[in-house]
Amino acid sequence: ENIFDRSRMAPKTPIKNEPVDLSKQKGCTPERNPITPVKLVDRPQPDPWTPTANLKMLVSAASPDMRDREKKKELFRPIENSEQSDTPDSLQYDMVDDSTVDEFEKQRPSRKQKSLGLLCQKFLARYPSYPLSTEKTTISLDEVASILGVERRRIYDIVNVLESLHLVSRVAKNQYCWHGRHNLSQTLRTLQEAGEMQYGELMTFIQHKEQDLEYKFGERKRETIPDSQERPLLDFSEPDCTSASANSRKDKSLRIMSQKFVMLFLVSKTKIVTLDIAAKILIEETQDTVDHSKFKTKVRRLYDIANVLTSLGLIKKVHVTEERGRKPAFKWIGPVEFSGKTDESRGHSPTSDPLPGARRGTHAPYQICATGNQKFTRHTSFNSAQPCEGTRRKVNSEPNSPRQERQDEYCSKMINLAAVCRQKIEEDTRSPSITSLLSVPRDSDFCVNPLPQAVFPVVHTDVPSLSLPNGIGSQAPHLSTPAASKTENGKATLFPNQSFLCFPSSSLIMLCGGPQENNLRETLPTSRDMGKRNAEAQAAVAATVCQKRSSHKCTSPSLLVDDEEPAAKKQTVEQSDVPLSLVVPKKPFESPKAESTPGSGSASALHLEGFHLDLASPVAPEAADKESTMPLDSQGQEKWSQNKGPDEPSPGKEHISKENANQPFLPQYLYVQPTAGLSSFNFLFSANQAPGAVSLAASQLPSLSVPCVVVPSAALASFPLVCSPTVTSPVSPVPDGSFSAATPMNFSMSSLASTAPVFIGTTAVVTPKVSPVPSVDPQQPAHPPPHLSPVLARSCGAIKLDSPVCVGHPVTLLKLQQPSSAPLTPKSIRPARHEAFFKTPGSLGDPVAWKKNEGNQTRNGSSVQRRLEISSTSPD
DNA sequence: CGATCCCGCCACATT
DNA sequence: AATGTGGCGGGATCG
Repeated sequence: ENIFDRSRMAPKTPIKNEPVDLSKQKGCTPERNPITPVKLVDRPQPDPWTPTANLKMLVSAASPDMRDREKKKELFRPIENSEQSDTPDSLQYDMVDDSTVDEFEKQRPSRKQKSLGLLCQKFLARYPSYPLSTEKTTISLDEVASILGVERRRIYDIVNVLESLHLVSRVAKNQYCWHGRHNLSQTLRTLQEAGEMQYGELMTFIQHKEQDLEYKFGERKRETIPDSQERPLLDFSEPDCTSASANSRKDKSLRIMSQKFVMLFLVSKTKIVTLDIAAKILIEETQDTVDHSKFKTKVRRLYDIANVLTSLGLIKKVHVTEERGRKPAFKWIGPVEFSGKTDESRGHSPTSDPLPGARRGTHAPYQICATGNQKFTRHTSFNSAQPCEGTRRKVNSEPNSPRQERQDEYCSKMINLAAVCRQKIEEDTRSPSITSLLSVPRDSDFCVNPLPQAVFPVVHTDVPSLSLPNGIGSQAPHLSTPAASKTENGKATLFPNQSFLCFPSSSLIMLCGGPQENNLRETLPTSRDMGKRNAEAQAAVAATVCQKRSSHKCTSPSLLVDDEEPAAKKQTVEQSDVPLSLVVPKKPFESPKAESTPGSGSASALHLEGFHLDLASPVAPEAADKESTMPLDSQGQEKWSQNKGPDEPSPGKEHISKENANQPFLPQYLYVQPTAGLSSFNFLFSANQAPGAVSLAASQLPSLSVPCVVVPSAALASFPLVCSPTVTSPVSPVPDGSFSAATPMNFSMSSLASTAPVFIGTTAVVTPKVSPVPSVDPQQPAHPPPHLSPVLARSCGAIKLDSPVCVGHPVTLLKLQQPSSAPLTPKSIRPARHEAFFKTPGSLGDPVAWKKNEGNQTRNGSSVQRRLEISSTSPD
């Protein structure tokens, strides 16, 4: 039978077994073997390992799976028959093989030979660790799969993990681009930072207390961490961000998991992470119940990831023996110190500035709350406790806040928090509108820190500076109250001077510029890989979720600002893949015209790039490259700032922004959803000045220049930010109005109120409390937002919005939406539930509502990626 | 028998 | 509808 089959089918079985066996087992057929080797030679050989690698490959190729026998045949025949491929021969061979096979079968390729780790090594062997920047290697999944002799599914497993570390990026269907390890350290640094935010405390705790706590935590963790899962995770990862569309998908959990897993190592002091702990931490479930099955599945996935990471030489398997016994674990053997230094952020404003940027405005042109690296918060879950870094810092800065001291406390807090959160969530659920949340004191409960109410995003603009420097929370409350006008009305009351932004707590970045201020430019992170998908949506979702939950929890965990890898940047820039970004697709330069609003003088260009924000878009690329390593460090910022000045000069790029400065007073805001390239960040830009700034190149992103503040969403997660445009002071005022300024913006964040939408208004302030605001209804068009409107995106132009809401000042918000962005919308908010997360953006947002309000959002699927939307939700 | 984890079904997304 | 992606978990192997 076999024989017959062979003639046709034969390839399969025989092949599988044979090759392998032959090579190995019997010395026997050396003669024949020779043949195979030959063939192998041709191919790129992945296997560094052994001479037999080739054989293995063949074997694998032959592997049963091969769907295409034909292909197999092709492969083999040549090999086998290098001499001849005649069938007859083949038969003979086959025969032979068979015999061999039997033997072999016994030995048959053991599982190990087919392990993912081995496969990954083969895969990696095909590409240079440090490819020349010039050459871009594209990877065809089908091709690789056939070469390595595995099903494509397996390749996905590998690629997804590699992608999480930015070693590759998805370019298109079936196509990935190999980047190599150039950016690995940057990525790791970013992950480390993000990890510290998310898991730092937890890990510390765990490691310190060991199991006891762990276990406790185990349960709690989920909760505490839940957010993370919610979405944001590391978006940074996604440089590409693929459009929103991507997001909707179930996010690639493998990718996210991979990043989280790596984070755990980076955060861990011992650099050893046991599988069970990792699984517990990574289990998203908010739910308490941890099913065993779920745990099991998680562990399985972790093995998959671990295999790839092991192949990369980043971790190795070890065992830790604990009381309970020996537990499987992995030890990080990769780089621990990254060139960059994370510290910078810390160093950044060690002092009490709540928001580094804000105060420092002087220095930093822009204020970025959190640069890519910086964290505002530790972990989302912590948010409640510590709203943002700034806050935290404050706290810390305060007389004593030794971290460690606090740990225990922290832990307990966390635990409590979790409980509270849960509760809250439930409540929230009930409560229709966000408002309740906002207004509700409950939040306070959560606040471990002094963030009192934090709740609301609303800030008074009145306050001269919104900045919340310190007490973010504290101030906020007042503000909000007074302001009280609701947004609902459709407009919030705006005060002439003030501008506000309300965001959903979810992460976002806001940029606000005083009228005169300078602008900040930022690049939004775009996904590096354009091709890829993105996680953005997630972020959005997360946001929503958060909101629901009362945001406290929500954390978006991960937002990383990612790195900016130079390469990545390039790509982004070049490609413009970036979906989200406002960035001009290619280079800013090119898009001079992009700028849309002409009038706005002050506009600066905004690029969204992968992770950075570049101030000057044009410049950005360059800068980025230079700095690649530096994320948004202060340094970077400074540079940028410097650049700015220069930038302006550099017209080409700037073109867009060009002048900026002069614009009338209208503030404009650009809101970018996280999904967009930024992973978790939302950006808001207010350009008072330069409304025009926002221009979008058609699909591409326009660059905008605006003074802004960037906050990591995660950090913010719960915090709403408010900026008052007016405030800004141009730090570096460039005479020409160039960007220089990064004026500091003021903004306040309320930590908790994640739910609360953020409002940005030029003048007016919204009061969160006012219940109205919260109204979620998407449907209520009117109110939505006072401000935010969607704008969007069109291909090109910038859209300006007047904010309906805004009284007096028109405000424009641009939101980049990614597909997912929708979540932010009011509706989305409501829905916010888990479900929501998973839903596609579209589902979340209500288009209708939006449309009504704005009239247009561009929300098409297609454009999803690049759209800018305005979030009107504010109220909600 | 627990640790690993291959394999591939199948749902969902994209084309 | 076809094809690309990737979640997921049964159950085979390994140790």
